[in-house]
Amino acid sequence: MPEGHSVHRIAKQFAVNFVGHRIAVSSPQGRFAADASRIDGHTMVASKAVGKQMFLEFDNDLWLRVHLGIYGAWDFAGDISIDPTIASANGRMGQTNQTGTAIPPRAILDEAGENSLHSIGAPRRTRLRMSESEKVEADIDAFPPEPVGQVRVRLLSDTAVADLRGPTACEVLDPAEVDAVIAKLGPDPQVDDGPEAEEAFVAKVRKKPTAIALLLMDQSVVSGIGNVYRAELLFRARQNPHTPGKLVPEETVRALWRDWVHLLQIGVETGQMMTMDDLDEESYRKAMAKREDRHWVYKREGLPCRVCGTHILLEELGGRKLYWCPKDQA
DNA sequence: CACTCATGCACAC
DNA sequence: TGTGCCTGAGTGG
Repeated sequence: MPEGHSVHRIAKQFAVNFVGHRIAVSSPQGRFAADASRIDGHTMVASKAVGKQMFLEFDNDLWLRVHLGIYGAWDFAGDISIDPTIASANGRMGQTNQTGTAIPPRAILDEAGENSLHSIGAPRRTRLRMSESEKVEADIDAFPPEPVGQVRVRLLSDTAVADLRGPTACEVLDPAEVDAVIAKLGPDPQVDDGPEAEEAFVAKVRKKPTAIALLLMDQSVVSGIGNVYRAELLFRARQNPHTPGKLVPEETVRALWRDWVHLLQIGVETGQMMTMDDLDEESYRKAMAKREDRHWVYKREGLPCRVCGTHILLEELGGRKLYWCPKDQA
């Protein structure tokens, strides 16, 4: 799945291309039909993400809550803003479709560096897939395109369409229910940017006997971290994954939080889980091309540690794969 | 082309 | 602890 950074990017995509529009909500697959009728025909008024969950608000005071799980994805088509970073990562801005036409960038990052997307207007045929990665695909021939495969929800405006497939959660909630969901989540640096967020994280971690590797993945302790960021954050802090939260030095817990703030920000800005610092241009190109070159330890079992040369370990913890360096994270 | 596995999580047992 | 979700990238024949 999409760890936190991708969910924030998807929420921004909805903010730019759907908020303010009246939306026809349907369920081509059928499994969401009853819920769809509760928001069908209403105007989307807000879009937000907390951790790995996304919430879309409609003008009848109901919300659509979506969690993509391990392989959920949104497919956008029509008049869709494309982040130029993604456009170039996909094909140097000059990516060509089947007819050989260049796909022009439709959005720019704003000058304030807020990395919100601004549509600068254009044709309405682009296709964009947003999941754990983002991909600009061949243009559509007609709008709206026929739903392909098991589309749980289709959100259709006058100019754009978003198809949701394979989500782990997808439901319509009232405001109190939304609050209840969010109340169970630990702090998300993109949402809770004050010092209380760090304090809440530190307090929770330092109270628990649970291994720090499990706490980082616990969405009630801190939200948005998944298996990749977990492994990378622990390596970057040179922290043993098995240390109980309460025994991790306070300074290390704070460093983990601040590093998460930092990595999440990079992820939201670039759409990539780049967890290695200060790469020269050559290494950066390699890293973008191949995941194995993008991380310190994730998916590198048996390979020499980039710092000390020790073979990276892979073990199972809490039903998930944990990658770490037994020497640097002793 | 057939098959495995994944950047979660909720639920059943 | 196991399964469903039911996709798509990656791998190996």
